[in-house]
Amino acid sequence: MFSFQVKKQLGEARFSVLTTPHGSIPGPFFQFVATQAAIRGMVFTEDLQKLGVDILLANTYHLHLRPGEDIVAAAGGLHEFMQWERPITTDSGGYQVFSLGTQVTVDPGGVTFRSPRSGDLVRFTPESTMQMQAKLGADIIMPLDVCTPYGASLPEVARAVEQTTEWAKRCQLEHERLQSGRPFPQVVYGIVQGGVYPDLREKSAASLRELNFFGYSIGGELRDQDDYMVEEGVLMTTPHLPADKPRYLMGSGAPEDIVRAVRAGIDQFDCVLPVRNARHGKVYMDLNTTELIACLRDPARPVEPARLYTAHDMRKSIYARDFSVFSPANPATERAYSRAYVHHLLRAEPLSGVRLTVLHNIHFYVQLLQAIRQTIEAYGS
RNA sequence: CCGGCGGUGGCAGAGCGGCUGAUGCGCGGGUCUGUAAAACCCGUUUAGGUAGGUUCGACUCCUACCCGCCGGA
Repeated sequence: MFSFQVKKQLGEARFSVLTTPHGSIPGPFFQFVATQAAIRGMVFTEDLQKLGVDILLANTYHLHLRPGEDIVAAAGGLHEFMQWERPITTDSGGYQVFSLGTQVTVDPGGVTFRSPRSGDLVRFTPESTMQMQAKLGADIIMPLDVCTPYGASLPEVARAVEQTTEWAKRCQLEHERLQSGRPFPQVVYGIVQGGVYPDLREKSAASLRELNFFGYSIGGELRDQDDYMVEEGVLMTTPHLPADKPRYLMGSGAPEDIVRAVRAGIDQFDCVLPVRNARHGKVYMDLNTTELIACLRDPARPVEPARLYTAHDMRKSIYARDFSVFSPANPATERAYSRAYVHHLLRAEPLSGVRLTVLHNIHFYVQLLQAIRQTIEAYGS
């Protein structure tokens, strides 16, 4: 029921097809983040279908806190719960190990969170995340991992790699145990850690390969305010990943990140950026497909954000700039033609204004990924 | 015409006889990457309807006038 195939290759960039029990989707693909089973900003399943979204990512940690995996399971699983018939991925909660910082303690058995909402202690183990994810019923599920912050020391990252690998084994075992008799099978990915240290990335990848996961992710925080090591992190990892398996760069997804990573052989992405930025008033527009094609065909060409697209802050001067923000080609924004209407949405009904910008950015990303695929398919071999 | 209430920054809206205007919105700038984020950070004042009076000192108390809102003729 699951398969992955690389159809064409342009340099290291791959045009692929992933088949799941909930349909086949072309790659490289982008997973919009629906943390709590919904994309923030009043986006509905109907919108996503209209916009051509392929796959969504939800979060085990957040769904465990609310509404709880048992409730989702009782509703018939995530697909039913969300009224979404296409593929879904769930993250394990590993990222919260990093993002919740001081609220989390890691020990060899698992992680203990203090819920920012209630203050309650929540315990996750490799086994329990697999159980929860089995109940949630996404197509692609992730093992519990230790996500290291940018700037973590080598010993620290080495420890995270070791812990992640050991947990990956435990997740694998638990997953196999849980799969029998499921109506819809699931697949697990291995998450490569190792921060910015090539030796650790290699070691992490090598030991995960032995476990033979369906796909492989690149995890860990690879940037901070001043430094940017995403591309380096990808480049030092992909050579150690199997060529015939999906490669998933977790959490990175500015348009330029995507182009660079695709060029390095990544097939799968997720990122909160397009939706969060939209909610905060920043919209992406003017995708330069000519430049995009040039970047994909020439791996040595620098990927410059400013040449690839424009990011416009709606807060600053919605009236000063032209209205191409609201692409008439976008069915979800087709009503957004008149100045009066936009004024109405953004001032009088901020909820609706946010919805509009979120839809716009989703549309932009769908187009971006489509253009990437088309380019690889057209020029690749 | 009578009575009541009120006139504070672009708007809304507090407090106080002195220690230089809280807070919200707006506006300007910034951050955002497996969502503790429709969030957060920084900037945006030398105001007191007008004219007098009391006082060492008034936005704060008093008087008159102007304007607005509510009620009554």
